[in-house]
Amino acid sequence: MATGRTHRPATRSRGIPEATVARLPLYLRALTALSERSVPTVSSEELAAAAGVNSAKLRKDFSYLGSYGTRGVGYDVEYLVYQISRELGLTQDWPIVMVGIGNLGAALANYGGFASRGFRVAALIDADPSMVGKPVAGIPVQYIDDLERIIEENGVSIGVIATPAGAAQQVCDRLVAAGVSSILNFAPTVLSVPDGVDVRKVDLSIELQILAFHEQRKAGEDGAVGEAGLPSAAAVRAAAPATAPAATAGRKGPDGDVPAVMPA
Amino acid sequence: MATGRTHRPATRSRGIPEATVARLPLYLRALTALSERSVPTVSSEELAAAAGVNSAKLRKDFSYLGSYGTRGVGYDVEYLVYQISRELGLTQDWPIVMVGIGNLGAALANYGGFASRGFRVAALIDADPSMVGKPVAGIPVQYIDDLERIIEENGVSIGVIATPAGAAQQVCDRLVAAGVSSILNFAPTVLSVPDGVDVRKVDLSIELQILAFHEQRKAGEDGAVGEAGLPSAAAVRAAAPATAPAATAGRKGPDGDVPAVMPA
DNA sequence: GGATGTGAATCTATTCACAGCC
DNA sequence: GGCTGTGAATAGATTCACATCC
Repeated sequence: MATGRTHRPATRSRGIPEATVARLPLYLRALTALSERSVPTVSSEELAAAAGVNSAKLRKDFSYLGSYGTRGVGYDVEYLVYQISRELGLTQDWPIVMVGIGNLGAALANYGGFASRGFRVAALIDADPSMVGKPVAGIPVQYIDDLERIIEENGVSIGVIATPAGAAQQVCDRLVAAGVSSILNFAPTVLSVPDGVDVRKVDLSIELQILAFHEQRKAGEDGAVGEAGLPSAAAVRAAAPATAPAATAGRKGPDGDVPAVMPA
Repeated sequence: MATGRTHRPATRSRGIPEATVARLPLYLRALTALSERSVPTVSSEELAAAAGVNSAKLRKDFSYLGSYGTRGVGYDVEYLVYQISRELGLTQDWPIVMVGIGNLGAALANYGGFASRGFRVAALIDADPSMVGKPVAGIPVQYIDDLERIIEENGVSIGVIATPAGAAQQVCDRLVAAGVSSILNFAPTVLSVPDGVDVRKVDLSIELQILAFHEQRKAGEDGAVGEAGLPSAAAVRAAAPATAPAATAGRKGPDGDVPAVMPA
């Protein structure tokens, strides 16, 4: 789900597969929970269950980091927490800026999980002058004109974009020009960035659409919902309107004369 | 990034690869934009650029849906919009419930992108009695006790969880028991669900951690940031503190005696 | 005995490159 | 000539199964 231009595995990085990297935070969270309960060691089986993956995958993932377990015993929780934190770069402090302090931006700023792991909200930035100075999550909002200065002064290399779609690319360009090289984009837009800049995107509407796809499948298969599939009340209900293709229902755009042809 | 139990491709579904499904919403968005500008046809090259993928991938993706293009010409925009909408199940209306109307939940409820494509917020639900009745995004919040009734009455099969982590599994269980079979989870927790239920998760902190991993790599590689990599100001700055591993900085949990060993 | 670590096998996804059609 | 559609080739991720070590 990472977007942006390809992001080369950096010349000869000790190539940890992207899929593995994406799971490390999951392991870390599970390990942190164990650590807080003072659990000293954990097996791949247990940890995998806590992280919601299977144990073979977890062991393979860890094998890319090195041999941090003990055969016949398992993994030392504290040790692994540290190793994964270090691998992810969380042993250092990452100042971030968030641009676009509307509903979503404000919610994100208030979201504790942000600050909890090495990330520090260095500044909140908005283009609306009436927002400027207002504290959100205890941090006063600053004006967009100061973006470059703020990034420079705080040594920010990670930016979060929570602006409306229309403003996102422009904000992105300014962030990149000012030295930001990793961007988390909440605006429903494809950002184009130069090589060397990473973009990840989070898109609520896309996630829902993917769910709808599978949901439709479940309903469409009627009785035959794979195996052990719930013929859930909701699925059965959903099956009904499946024959009423009101072409692009609910979209605002032009949807008048849409062809109603069968698929190949 | 889909989680939850495996979700079998449903017996003999006209197997569209998961990776393709995940890109369909992207194509749809790009196409909708073209449609609004009344662009009649588009080539794979152009559309791919707009969606941020390469054209070979796009053509392959479309080939799973059928042959909807015209050689030498391209794709008919309106036609494709309809075909993809239908494939994703967006030609029907999906009532959703959102549970947990805190900062994030309220922001999501207000987020236009939700309602814009076949999704309709049927109800907002919270466990805080003082929230009940308050309108959020024009919809009065309802009490958690009514969850089952609300789902039943509205024929809801998709639920959004935006509660604190501690409450998420419990809410999830109730949603599933009431007939919901697709869940979008914003709580930073692994949800366990029975077979046949799909869970997708969106985790802000995980996305940042993945960015931090790559960011660290860029900084660590010093001059050799792959090729064409910006030796950006921020990257150079970030390189400095890389030698100060203050073990799990900023974490709230126990982080006293963390081993400081080199990796294998 | 018990659990890790890892080659080999499998499955999935991406990319290539070109035949086929407009 | 231009662009789609798709087999074949390649790359990447997951799973299997077992040798290895505590």
